[in-house]
Amino acid sequence: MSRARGIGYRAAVTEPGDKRASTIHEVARLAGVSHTTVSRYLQDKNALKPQTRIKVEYAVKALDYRPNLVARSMRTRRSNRLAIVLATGPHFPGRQLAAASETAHQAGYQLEIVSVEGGPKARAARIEDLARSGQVDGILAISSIDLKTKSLGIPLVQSESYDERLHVLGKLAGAAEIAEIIEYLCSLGHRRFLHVAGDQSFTSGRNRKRVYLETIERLGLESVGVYDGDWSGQSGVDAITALPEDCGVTAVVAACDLAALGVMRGARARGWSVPRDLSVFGWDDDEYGRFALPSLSTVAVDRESQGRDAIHRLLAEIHCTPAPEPSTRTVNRLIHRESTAPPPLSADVTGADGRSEAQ
Amino acid sequence: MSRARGIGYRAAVTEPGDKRASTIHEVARLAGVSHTTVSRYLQDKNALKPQTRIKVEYAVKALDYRPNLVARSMRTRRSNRLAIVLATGPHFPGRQLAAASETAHQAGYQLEIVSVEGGPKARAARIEDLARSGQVDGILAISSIDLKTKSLGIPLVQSESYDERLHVLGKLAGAAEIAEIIEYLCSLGHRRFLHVAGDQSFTSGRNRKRVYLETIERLGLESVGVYDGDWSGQSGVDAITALPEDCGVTAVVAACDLAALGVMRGARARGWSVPRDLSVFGWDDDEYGRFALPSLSTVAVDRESQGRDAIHRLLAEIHCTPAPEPSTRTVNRLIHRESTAPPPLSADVTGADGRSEAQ
DNA sequence: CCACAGAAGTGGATCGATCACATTTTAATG
DNA sequence: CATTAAAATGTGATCGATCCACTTCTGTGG
Repeated sequence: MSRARGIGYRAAVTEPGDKRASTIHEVARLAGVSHTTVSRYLQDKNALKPQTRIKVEYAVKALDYRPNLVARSMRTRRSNRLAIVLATGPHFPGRQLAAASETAHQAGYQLEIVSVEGGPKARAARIEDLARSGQVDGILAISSIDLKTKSLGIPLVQSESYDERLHVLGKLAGAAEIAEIIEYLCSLGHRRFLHVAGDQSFTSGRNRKRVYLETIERLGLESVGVYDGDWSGQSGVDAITALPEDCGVTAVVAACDLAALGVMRGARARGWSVPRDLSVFGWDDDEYGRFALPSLSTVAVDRESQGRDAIHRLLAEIHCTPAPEPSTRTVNRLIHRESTAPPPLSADVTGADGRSEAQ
Repeated sequence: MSRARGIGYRAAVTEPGDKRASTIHEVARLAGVSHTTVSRYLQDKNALKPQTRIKVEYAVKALDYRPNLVARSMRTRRSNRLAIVLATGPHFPGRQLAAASETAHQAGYQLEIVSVEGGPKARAARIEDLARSGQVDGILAISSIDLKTKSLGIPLVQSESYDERLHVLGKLAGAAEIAEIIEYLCSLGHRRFLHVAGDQSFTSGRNRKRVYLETIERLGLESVGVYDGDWSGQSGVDAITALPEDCGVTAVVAACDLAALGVMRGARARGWSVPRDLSVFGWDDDEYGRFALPSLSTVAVDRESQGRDAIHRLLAEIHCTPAPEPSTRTVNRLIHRESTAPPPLSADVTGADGRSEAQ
């Protein structure tokens, strides 16, 4: 043992990392078996006679052998690796990725995150390269991509926190909670609303806007319009700044927490108090929302489920099994905090037909 | 649901382009040259006679050929890929990664992000596997790792936003701005301070705490103590809640923006107004800080430089060139917003020796 | 003791690229 | 036009694993 250590130490000092990794043949020679036997050992340790297995086991340990995965995947045409391609940007879906990574890991896959600068066509190009390179067994694409080719040779799942994944969940397209929010605010007495929308190039941004408009219509409420934002805090500020003084809005539904925070700041600048004069709802349950003043009502998103579901769908495609049903449908839920309250009494007067409906 | 299933099935099974990806030999045959010539074309298009080049070019295009990178890297023992290993957790350094990815890209490398659940030894194990697998040319490790082996066979750079990278920058270890903050607050008239520290298992958390204590001492100021937090918003709330009523603290230096936000919330709960009664400084320049009420004074961190520098250092190791000097030293800067102001006059009275110093 | 089935082990082909070296073609020169 | 160096191209080996088709063990029943 001390000898092995000494050798290792010297190798590290005199020739740092110059020692080539040992191959399956060297293991075989040391164990006194053929390379095929070692290969069998690697794939199924029980396929060998116990006596043989011990010899191989010893040699593997003595040489600190690790299979060259490049060589392996060249022969097997499988890499046991998945890639997830996403756009660079301010929103890094860390929790989804952590869950995705763990899920992949449990299934014996490594998850590789590839972030691509550039637009949909840059991502598409990267995806095509990746698919044909033989380096991954499947690809998960977040954000929209602009693919020309139909067949990549490996499964591609377009699944995302913001996009198509939600589309399969039903008509409300992952924005169902917007309806809940409005119904809740309505039950508090609010009648005039404003929506600060997210980037309309995101499906989720479009969906939330659509559901907002539908729900306002369905419940016979009023909307002073939709401010087309870009998920930023500034868009929230701007949305409020742009309102006329006598607009009568008492509740704002923002597409995300950051925009909601901007709305609260914009309101303060105009001398409107949240929630006394204006109720604000966000979406994301980002941690800072709990500590904002006032704390932010929001929609808690089960990011872990999103990540898990995405990987499960990709694995299903790879193994040609039917897609599992996603679990996220039930988990998003409203969180009520300080930023929402009943509207001021004066608002009912200002709001059209406020009185009669109050009956 | 049935639709989703159908799509998945079709994509995986009855894939239209059932053909296997074309190889260099097929390209060669179509172009009427040898496979070596095609290989040459791939490496340097100008090494060929124009006439030949055109033939190969045509064949490549016709077959939509893309080299099998697995086979290539098997022969060359290079993958042109870098891995960055980080711990799963709430802090996902998205902007650093984006910059790192772009930098790697420009140097002809792909950057692969590997997030590992588990502690330092789990990460170390993953790093060893990765290094020996032949799949990457170099590894960047974020967060602390617990490596036994000295020699991995490929370069490893332990560079991080939170840790050792900053250590090479000098004695102040990347927390120099803490001194600046305190000096600034001192110049406004503050004399009694509180530090809400970050997780002490992070080098940056330890450094900020150390520099805080050193600076308080050096300037002859007072500290009511250090609250050992964990980067969370709640730790900020708790730090304030734990203060005695008559502590006389007028300025809080938090280790991160989220904790600072918690401090502001905790102050509000006790009826202290920020910044009138209490000044608060954060660190990170997270976007929500700009929209908080009051907006948060903080330290802007050049995350892009951090990412770039890390990759540059790794590339230098790989190419055996001297390490470039990092550029981040000068870029972190203080951002003054609404959460800092001179202390209330009463504070000077409450503070020990306040009167005599006021003269 | 032999035949024989099934398990265990072996040698060599193979994946798709690059590389070293051999060979052919081209261009320059006297 | 012959000579020759340089440039362009071709041939076959190679990387390190798995897989295929054999061969060699091992144990059992007649």
